[in-house]
Amino acid sequence: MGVKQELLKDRLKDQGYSLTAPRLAVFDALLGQEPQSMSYIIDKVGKAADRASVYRTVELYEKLGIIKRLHIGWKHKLELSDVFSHHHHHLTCTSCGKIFPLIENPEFERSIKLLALKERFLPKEHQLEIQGICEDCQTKVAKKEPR
Amino acid sequence: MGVKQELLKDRLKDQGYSLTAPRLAVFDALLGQEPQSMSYIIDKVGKAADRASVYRTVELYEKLGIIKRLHIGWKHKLELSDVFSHHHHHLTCTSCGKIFPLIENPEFERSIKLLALKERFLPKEHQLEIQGICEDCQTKVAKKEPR
DNA sequence: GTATAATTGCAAATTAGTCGCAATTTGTGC
DNA sequence: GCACAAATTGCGACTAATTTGCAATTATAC
Repeated sequence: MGVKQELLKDRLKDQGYSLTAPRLAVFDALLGQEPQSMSYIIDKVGKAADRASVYRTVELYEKLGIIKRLHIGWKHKLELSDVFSHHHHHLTCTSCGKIFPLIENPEFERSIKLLALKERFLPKEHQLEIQGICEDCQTKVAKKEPR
Repeated sequence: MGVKQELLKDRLKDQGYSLTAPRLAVFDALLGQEPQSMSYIIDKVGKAADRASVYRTVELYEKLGIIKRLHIGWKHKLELSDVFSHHHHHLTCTSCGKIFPLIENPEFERSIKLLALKERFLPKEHQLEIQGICEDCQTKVAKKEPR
């Protein structure tokens, strides 16, 4: 079991949950870099976890802050939270569909929090999604209709 | 017909679409301040528009930039776009569930665009969602488990 | 090991969203 | 206003997504 899986186990233990095979399978399915859809995870875990268990696990993981639910285009996707990767935002290319991470910028993060506080709102989490055209697609003379 | 409905009609006409009763009903259902879910709209329009027509109208409106699709929590919600209101972001209270608009801040908007450009990404649209605790819930001595 | 509680798989149920097509409505030119 | 063509709608059937109850299985504590 890798280092991240140990971290996951501890995280679950701390809150009174155990790391079972289905839960591990869901976690492993998210280890890649890109956020993934529910159907991808269900497919990826195969018979290691039932569809219903995947849903239940995702719900639990979200509650425990192990994963984050994003909204790319029309449907939601899931990715490991900052504990397992790094806090970041997303650039989605509307031409090719690729998702690029936007690395953390401390100053920017601060200004987001300040904006909320100015409204007397106590910020806990936030997500920023930017849609546009990635570098590759900009050069590929944008003849095609953006999807 | 109000001023906003006239604006809607022109917008549709310009693109070769007509303002029909079902389309008007969907628009009116979104005139309030809060973003609304699909099921809310379907319910609100009642027999003024069929479920399928609501979906079709929402799809059209989105294509024409009349409405925006947001993602609050698990499901998407819809609200009129900047033409009918103002560009803004959202503060979602995880305690009471209310959604508050975060009014536009030109400097902040600029810095979002710069962040993307720095990655050689050409930004077109963006959404920022912040979750946290609203003013009311902060005072109501947060004894309750946040939802 | 055994008892107890947590977790799972399965299947059925609900909810969300899509599609084809005939009926209705709208826009256009008289 | 009237007739025709094009756009739009409602209906019903359908697929996909998500949830739920419950009995069977697995993990944890003693």
